Amino acid sequence: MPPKKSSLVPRRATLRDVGLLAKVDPSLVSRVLNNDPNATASAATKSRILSAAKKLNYTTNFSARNLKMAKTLTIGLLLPDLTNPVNDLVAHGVQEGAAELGYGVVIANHSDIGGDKTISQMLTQGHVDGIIAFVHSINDSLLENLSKNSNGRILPMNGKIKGIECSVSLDDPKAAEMCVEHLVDLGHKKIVGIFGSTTNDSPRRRVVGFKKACAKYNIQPNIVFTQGYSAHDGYLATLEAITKYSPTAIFPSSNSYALGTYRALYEKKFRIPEDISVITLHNSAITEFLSPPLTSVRLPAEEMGKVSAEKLIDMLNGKKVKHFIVDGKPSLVIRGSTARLNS
Amino acid sequence: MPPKKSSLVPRRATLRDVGLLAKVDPSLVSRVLNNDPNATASAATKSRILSAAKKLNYTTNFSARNLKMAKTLTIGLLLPDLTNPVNDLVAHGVQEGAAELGYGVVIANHSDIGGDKTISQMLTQGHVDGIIAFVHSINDSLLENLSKNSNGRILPMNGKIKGIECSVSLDDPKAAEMCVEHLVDLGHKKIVGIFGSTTNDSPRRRVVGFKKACAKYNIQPNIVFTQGYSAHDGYLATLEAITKYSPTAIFPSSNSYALGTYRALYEKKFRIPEDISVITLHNSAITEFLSPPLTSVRLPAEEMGKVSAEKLIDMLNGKKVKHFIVDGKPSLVIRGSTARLNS
DNA sequence: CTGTTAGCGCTTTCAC
DNA sequence: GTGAAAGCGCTAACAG
Repeated sequence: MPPKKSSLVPRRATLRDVGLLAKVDPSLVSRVLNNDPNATASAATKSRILSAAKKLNYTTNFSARNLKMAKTLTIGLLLPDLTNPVNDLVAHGVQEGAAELGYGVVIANHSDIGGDKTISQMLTQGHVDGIIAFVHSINDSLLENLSKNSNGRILPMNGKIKGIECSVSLDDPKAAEMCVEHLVDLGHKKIVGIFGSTTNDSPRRRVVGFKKACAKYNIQPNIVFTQGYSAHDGYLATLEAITKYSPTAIFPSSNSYALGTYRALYEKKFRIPEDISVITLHNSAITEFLSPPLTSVRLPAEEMGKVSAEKLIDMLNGKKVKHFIVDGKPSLVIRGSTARLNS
Repeated sequence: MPPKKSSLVPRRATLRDVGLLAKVDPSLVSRVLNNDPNATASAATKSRILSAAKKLNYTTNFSARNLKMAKTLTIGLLLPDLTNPVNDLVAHGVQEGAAELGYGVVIANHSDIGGDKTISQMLTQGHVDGIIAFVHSINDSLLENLSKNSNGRILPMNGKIKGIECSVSLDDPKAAEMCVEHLVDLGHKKIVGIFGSTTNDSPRRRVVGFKKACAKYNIQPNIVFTQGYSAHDGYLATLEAITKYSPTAIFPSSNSYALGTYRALYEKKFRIPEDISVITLHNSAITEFLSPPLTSVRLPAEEMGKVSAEKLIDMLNGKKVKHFIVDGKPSLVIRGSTARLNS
């Protein structure tokens, strides 16, 4: 009895197995299965190969292929958290863009146990060819170093990162302007904006738009800054906003902040929109379902994901990519949280 | 001049490069870097190797290692969508459980463009060793087949899947019971529950708990079923619930449904909790920030993630895993959406 | 049209 | 304590 590698699990079929069954060389199997344009197998051979592969349930061993080709055809999407409803849109876009170019996508999240380790490993250990990183903070030395050490296989999304010369963002300034304009149209003059730390790119740009619009309409650009990005941060900021400025309208600059704003206003017994109007940035699953439904300025988040995938893959193919703003104008979605000021 | 493989990108250092620099064989480098207990390199050699590796910025090429070892030390987490706030908890748990056992985690989502393709590829092409699948539907032939063809490397989570003999779930029946009990304690008798399709395991078990509690307290087990899992589905179901049953309390059995319930109640001018009490299952980021804050029964979602990771890795190591309910009792988190019935 | 050959980077048994 | 050798499964250049 010949020595046999006994095993309970049937070993996965390899090209060699398929070749044996189809009575051809493994290399020919490879060419046929991959539709190699240089290979012209006879119709008969081809169908023998195909049916053998099917019979054996053959699937490519990507570890082997990746080793050979030195690429994985997979990109990583690094998200700060999974709760933000905008992430879902972004992820969709990334997946769509990647799929069209033959790439797969895996998602990891920043904030997690070993998240940092996970993400850098994805890249340095060859699980993915490149990474789209939803920007958390403009000072991200991990990503900066990773970018340097990986010959620029990192694409910051939704903002810039210091030391990385490419990014894909949205027209945040314009969107913030539009929020103010809508409020002004309704007669509001006492508006306060709630923004994240301006050491981060996207909040910084939102502030720019906010101030610009305030200047244009000659109203006071009241701002409450907060460090974090959670609903709780928005809650605290709103409390500060109402005691400090007695506004008739509040502009929490993210969905999460808006959640906190609703909570604070509810607690303090302000009615929306009768007593205070509220408007936010980004139209997502949640804006529609708050009570009252939240007026927002829609930004092309899904498009940003898609463009990012395309740009990253361009980069992997050696093209130079610079900072880029996704076009596709922001649009106002009026719902129940904003109303004309009764004066 | 010797022929030189010119390239703009500096090739990543390999074990051979490190060996060359440290003047040792690559195999020794491998043993040292991996802390192989069978290898005893002299202190001097070891430090030469370590510093050479550091100098060359060596990182393991996982494609090569995976090919050699026939495993990836990575598991996949398949999520139906990214919007559900419970997912974030689950993902955390999975990551934690996996990390403790030396595994990494990648996330993919079901519902996406090519999502099915992505997920099966992750497994069949050797990107991950196994998959934790958040159950979408009890009839999931894709996963069922994948499980069969992969020798059982799929672990359904949050419910069972027909044809797969293992799973990790929560104590949904108990949690549903507790929701009813809380309502009954407050004097409510006209309660209606909103549930997803009972062809799916987790809704089915929630219904069981709901009916059991209703029977116990001798109240009518009014139920509105809905097919989908979105806030919009919850919205429609709530509309139906109020016209059909004129309830004093509603029990939307998921966070998403609850969002829809709030919306419907707002539209129809019912005040929460003055006119109608609302309670839901799962305590998440969002329950706390609705207006009013939503009373819920907390379920150990994060724990479920962690246990799932551990169980899946057990399976990969050849252990048999059966259907399992995460213990850790559900607990009532009383907030502002439930109130004593004024009769 | 098809086969031969070599080698991607790694781990592991077996020598010395 | 260290090196030599083999081979995981794949692709690609070259032969025939």
